[in-house]
Amino acid sequence: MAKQRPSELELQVLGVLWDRGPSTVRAVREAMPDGKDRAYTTILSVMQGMERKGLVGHTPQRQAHVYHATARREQVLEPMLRDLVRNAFGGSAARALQCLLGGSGVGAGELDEIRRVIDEADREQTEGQGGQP
Amino acid sequence: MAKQRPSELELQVLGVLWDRGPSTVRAVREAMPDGKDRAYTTILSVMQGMERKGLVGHTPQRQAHVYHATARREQVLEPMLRDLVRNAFGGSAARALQCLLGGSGVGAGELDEIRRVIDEADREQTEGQGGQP
DNA sequence: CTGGACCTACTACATATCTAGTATATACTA
DNA sequence: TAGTATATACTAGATATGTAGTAGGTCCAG
Repeated sequence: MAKQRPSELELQVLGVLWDRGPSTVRAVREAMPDGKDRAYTTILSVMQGMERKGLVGHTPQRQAHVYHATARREQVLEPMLRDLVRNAFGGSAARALQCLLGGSGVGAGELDEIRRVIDEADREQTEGQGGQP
Repeated sequence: MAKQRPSELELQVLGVLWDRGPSTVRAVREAMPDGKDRAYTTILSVMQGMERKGLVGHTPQRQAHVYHATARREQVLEPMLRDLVRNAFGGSAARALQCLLGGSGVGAGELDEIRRVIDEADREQTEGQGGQP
């Protein structure tokens, strides 16, 4: 049953599903984050493959099947990021963050939000020190 | 000349080269971040392909060729992370960070370092507000 | 009830990725 | 210098990925 790792394209499909909730193939096709225009059947094929892999499921509807992601964002991306940090950043999350912030246009608002995330992680870290399972 | 995107395996090779500096095929093979054991010629083939793509270069040495990355870590990874954030995290760097911290065993030391990175980004952000080119 | 619009299932195929073998050159060792 | 260890170049093939076409079903407008 081990959920397989999504490819680039599959990740985009999941991204759409996570952002907008259960969607039809058509809706996904139109919302692909890279603007690239692909044939309808291309997206359909990919999503059918994803279903075989267990990445998505679907419910037959009147008009068209409605697909949904079977795992939450973090469940899929945490392992991927963990590997990325290990493989490409020599295991340093700080270095990864630096890359994440650098270059990409992170606005001031985002930075505040990011700081909030850090604070939260810090709190959990400190609590964890006490160590309840 | 447009440097192509490295694959998973290629990224690992680059990771080794960035972490340890110019290295032989043998050295890379032994330092691959995922512990997986591969034939010597497997790594060799991959690195030869990377040279064709312009991801690495090499200097013939007495014993064995010494390979080096042709681009710095950030040059390769920033675009990759930018795409990842857009494609999988709905464009939210904060969400990506949350994933980065969650699950992966980020120690307290790392957290401090991370905070330092954030502060720096903040400083640059604020300075940028004033707006010297 | 018929023609178009739209949907899914299935098939096909080019390219990339990962893997490793074979052949051959080179260098150190005894 | 003969033999072994090690390196590279080249080749090969299995699997994954991205792409799209064709066939056939369903539903609604006229």
